[in-house]
Order: sequence, then C-alpha cells, then structure tokens
Amino acid sequence: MSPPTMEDVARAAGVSRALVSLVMRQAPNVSDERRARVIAAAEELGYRPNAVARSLASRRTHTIGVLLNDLHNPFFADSADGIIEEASSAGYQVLMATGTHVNQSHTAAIESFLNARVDGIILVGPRFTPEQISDMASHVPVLTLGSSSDGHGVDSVKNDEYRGACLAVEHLAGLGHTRITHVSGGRGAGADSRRQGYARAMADLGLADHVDVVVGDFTEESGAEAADELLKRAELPTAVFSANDIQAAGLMGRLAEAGIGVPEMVSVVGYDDTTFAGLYQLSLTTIHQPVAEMGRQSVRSLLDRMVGGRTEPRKLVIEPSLVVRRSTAPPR
Amino acid sequence: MSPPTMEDVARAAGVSRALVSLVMRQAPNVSDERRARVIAAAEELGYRPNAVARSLASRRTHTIGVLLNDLHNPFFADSADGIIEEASSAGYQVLMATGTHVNQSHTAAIESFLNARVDGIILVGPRFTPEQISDMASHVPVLTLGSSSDGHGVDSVKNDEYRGACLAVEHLAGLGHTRITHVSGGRGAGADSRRQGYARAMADLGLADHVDVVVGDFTEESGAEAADELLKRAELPTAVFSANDIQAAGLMGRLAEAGIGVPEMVSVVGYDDTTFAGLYQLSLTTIHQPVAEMGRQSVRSLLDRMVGGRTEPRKLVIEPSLVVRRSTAPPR
DNA sequence: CCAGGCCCTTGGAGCGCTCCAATCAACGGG
DNA sequence: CCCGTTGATTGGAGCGCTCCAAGGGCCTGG
Repeated sequence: MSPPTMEDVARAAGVSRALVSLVMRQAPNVSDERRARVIAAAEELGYRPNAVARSLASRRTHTIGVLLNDLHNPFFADSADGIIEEASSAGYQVLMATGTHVNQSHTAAIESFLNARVDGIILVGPRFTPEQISDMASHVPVLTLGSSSDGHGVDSVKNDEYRGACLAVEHLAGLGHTRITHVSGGRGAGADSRRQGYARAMADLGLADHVDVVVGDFTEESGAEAADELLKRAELPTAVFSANDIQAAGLMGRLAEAGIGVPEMVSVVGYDDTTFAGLYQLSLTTIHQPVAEMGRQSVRSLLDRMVGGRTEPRKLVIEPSLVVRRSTAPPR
Repeated sequence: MSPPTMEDVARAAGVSRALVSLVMRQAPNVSDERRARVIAAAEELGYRPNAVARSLASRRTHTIGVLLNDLHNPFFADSADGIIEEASSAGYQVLMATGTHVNQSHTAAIESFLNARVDGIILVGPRFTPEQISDMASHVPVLTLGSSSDGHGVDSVKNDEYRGACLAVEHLAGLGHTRITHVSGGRGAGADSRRQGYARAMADLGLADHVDVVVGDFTEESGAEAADELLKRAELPTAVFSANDIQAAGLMGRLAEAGIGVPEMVSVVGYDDTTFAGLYQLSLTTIHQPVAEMGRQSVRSLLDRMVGGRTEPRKLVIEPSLVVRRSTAPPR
C-alpha cells in the first residue's frame, strides 16, 4: 500500500532500477524504446519520485531557505514573491521562515535550514552578527537581500540606499525646501545608509545647518510618534524624509489628524515604493526599488554559486529611482 | 571533510549509533551519563543531524506545504505569517509556493509538494477542482484556508463570508442607505458567498429591488473599473459594498479623482480588514476576519490530523466582525 | 575475422538516519 | 540460587534513491 518506488517501476518495465533513475533524471544516453517503456510503467503505477531519497543520495536538496523579517511589510512580501517565482522556475523549492522580531527565532530558523541541508540561504532583512553570517556561510552559500550585514564573503543584493536618500533630499531641495527633517529607521536594515545619505546630501546642498534626525524605526507607529514629536515643536519642518513608506503613512496620518495638510503644510517622501504608496489616498512621493526583481536576482546569484561554481562573493547594487506623487510640493 | 555523521559522534562518544539516535530524539530511556557523553561529543564535532536522512528513514518530513494565491494581497501575507509562526513553534517547516494566477503553476507546486513528501498541505485561496483536491488529499492531509473549494474530505478554515456580507449590508442599511451596490469578487475565493450574503441581506431588509451587482475581482484595478462603470450611470448608488479591501481602495481612489467624496456622496465598505484599511487616509469601514489566527488554526487542525490521528474532516468557521471607520456615513 | 570503441544497461555500494528485535546487566522474589 | 522482569544498549536491516565501475552488444577498420 505504500507508494510505488523506482524498484516497482523497474520491475513493471522490465529494466533495472538504475535505468529508471536515468530516465527520471532525463539523462541523454537512454534508448527511446526503453525510455518510453519506463515512462509508461511509471505513469501506470502512479509513480512519484521521492525527493527525500533523491536528496539523500545526491546530496542536493534543490531547496533554498528564505528568512524574512516581517511579512506584513509589503517590501518583504514582494521580495518573497520574486524569490519564489525565480526559484520555482529554476526547479528549486523554497523553505520559508520568519523571524518574529526576536533574534533567537532567527537563529533557530537558520538552524533548521542547515539541518534540512538547504542548498542556499537568502536573508531578507534580519540583522546577524558578522560571526553568525560567516558561520552559516561556511556551511552553505548565503545571500543577503536588502540588508546591510554583508561583507563577510557572502553575496548580497541591495539598492543603493545612500543614493536613494540623496534623490529624496535633492527632490525636496529642488522644490525649495530647506528645513528637511529625516525620521530614521533606527537599527533596521538599511537605516544607517539612508540616514547617512540624507546627511551627506544635505551637506552637499549647503543645508548642513538644517540636518535634523528624529529616531524611529520601520513601523507605522513610529511614524505617528515622530509626528507627535514634530508637533510639539515651536515650528514644523517644511518637509520630512521618512525612512520607509509605512512609517511615512503613519506620519501623514497623525499629521492629518492634527489638521496639518500634506503637502500644503509639510511635504513627505517615503522609501520603498511599496504597494500602498501608490494608493490614491496616500499618493506618496517615494524612492522606488525593484523589489521583486531584486528577489529574482538574488536567486540567480545564489544558483550561480550553488551550481555555477562561483566562489568569490558578488555584491549587486541596484539603482533606486524617485517616484513623484502628490505628497510633495514647494513650501508655502 | 564532509560534515560529521551520527557514526562519527558514536565513535567519539564510545557508544553505538543507535544510542546517539536515541539521544538526538530525546528518547527517555537513556542513562544520564551516556546522554551527557553523547551530547558532549556531538557538540565537540559540531554535529548537525541530517534532516533529510531522518525524513527518509522515519517517513515523516516535518514539513508542510503552503500554496498561496498572491502574496501581494496583505490577506495572504497575514495568513502566511500565522501559518509559519504556528508551524515553527510545533517544530515544522514550511515549504512555500505561490501560484502565479495560472492554474498550471498551482498543480506544479502541488506536484513538488508531493514529491517532497510533505506531511500536510495548506491551500490558501487557489481554486482547484474537487477531483484535484481529493486526489491530493488521498496522498496527504489537506486543508483549505479561506477558500470555498472544500467539502471533499479535507479540512477547512474560513470565515463566514455570508455572515460578513450581511454585517456590511446591515450596517449600511442601518445608516439609512437603500441603494447599495455590490462589486463582486468574480471567481475568486469566497466571492460567491459574499455576493449571496449581500443578496440575501438585501432581501431580508426589504431591499430586494435595489440589488445591484457589478462584476469585478479581488484587485485594485477592478475597483477602479467598477467606479468608472458607476460613474457612467445617470445616478450613483449611495453606498457600495466592495468584495475586498484592495478593490475598495481602487474604487475610492477613482471616485475621489472624479470628485466624488467618500463618505459624503458614497459610503464604502470593504472586506478583510487588511493592514491598509486602517490607514488614516483610507479609514475604510470593513469586515474583519482574524487572518493570522486563522492561519494558526489551520496548522493546528492539520497537525491534529497528521499526528493526532483524526480522520474525519473538520470545518472551522470563524465569525467575522464589522469594523466601522470613516468611509461610511448616512446618505445625504 | 578480430581488436578496439562506442553506447546502452546493470549490479552494487553507499547517502545518514530510524526502528526493531535481540542482548545484556542488574534486581528481586520464590 | 535460579528465573522472570525491567531498563539500557546494540547490531542490522532497511528507507528510496544516485553514482560508479563494469558488462554486453554492435559497428568499424585493419
């Protein structure tokens, strides 16, 4: 009653088990006649190759482990989408785990990836120490996506956060803004570069005196809190560059509640160009990065290492772009 | 140079391989002294149990396959989150696949789940024929989440769409609306029940004459198109019950572009209470279903079948609830 | 007519683990 | 003092596949 094995197919087709194996793996040197007989027998028996046994024998699982920070942020959902799509079209499966904020669950997830003998690991967002990263990289190819914890012999795909931040600031300055505040992403992935890009761009534009950073993180609440903070001040900035879209949404919401119009009173720029930035009601000017495409690139890069034999790490930096919507306007 | 195996640990600890196996599986009948020795040896060698070999030998992979329709819709992201969380806390891994609209890729994903010998499958959204479902259910426990394609000996977890639609209509009617249009979800999961719930509630409230359904699907564009359709009419309805939040957002956006205020001119109710329904700028009145919790329930239900030995299918129906925000108001 | 190749096919030895039946030591009770 | 019990430990037989070395036809050139 147990499902048919290769042995059963071989018997039914009157050939050896090895031959069935060759047919299943689409090996070239098999006569058409036998191939047909094997395929017919397999079909008849409802044979289904056992990927577990195959993995054990071949020492390759055709599986990549993906660790995401937070599926609720569309950013992660989009990258997951790109990853899954590319992986499955390359014949790979995706083992997915999410670290629920706690770093401990991250390491547990990695542990189970390694036990499962995944062929590669993609880290989307989570912060690990360099030791942790290189430790796992010693077992299996690792790629970080969008995160900044790289540089330890692992591949990485990210957008040029620095450049993106510059685009945002230049856009605002171009509109005539000078008092441009940045709400940071705190210790989140990419937050540092965005903050530095902001500072640098401000300096380059001669606005060094106006540099003003409110510490936040990548959540909606943090945006609302930042708004509260700003509202307490004697004078609002005329523009805000938010560390990401969700935070920007939280910020704009709170400002609206307080009767502060966007962009009439304050212009707002986000980052990521996630789904809802384009919603008519938000219409958020933001920095676009092709997240799904980056997910696909990640898989390709990893495959390149896993089967292509590349060994030196490859860092891919994607150029972000500015998307202007209605949340920005010249200052009054 | 290959990673240490149980054999190596056994040798190092001076015990048999079987004993190491017992220790690794936390079996009870092992003397403390030997257990300690084995653990020490394993640690020393950096031993990592090979889950592939374990799966082959034990015929259980501790993996569940999850097939999602569309990660972009927060609904799916949320359920994925609940599923992953519960699965990993039960010691299970999640193999994730997304069907990219095309049904063919759905079946390919299922195929690879079965080849991987997953212990169970959760289908979130995709529509399969009853034959397909019962076919896969004959191999492995299957559960459908939020989908309507059940009833074939498989478990299911869903909210009471019917009831949810009633809640929406009753809310609008309670505000004084009579001309309530429904933009449907077309052939998507749950769309039928929502439409029927709408029709039934309208009838119960004596509004049968006003039943009016615009065919759409579960996307933002479809909402915009529905708005266009409505705008062509001589007279707008005073309220719209949208098949889901994203569609509602698209609809509201297009209405706003046309200068039609929500809720001043038209009230709008969505469905799902996805993340952005709560954004201040949308503030969409909608029907809430505890999606993440439903994801967790799905896993529990599946585990119950996989290890608990339950065989009769279990259908879990969750009561949805109404969340009133600012997109609804009495008609003018 | 035979050696030398070239294809196709096959048996067998694992891959690293689980699980079962068998073994062994220790312990009381009759 | 022997034997049944109980609990800890072990060898061995798989799990279903891949991979490799070797075998068997058959064709070709000398």
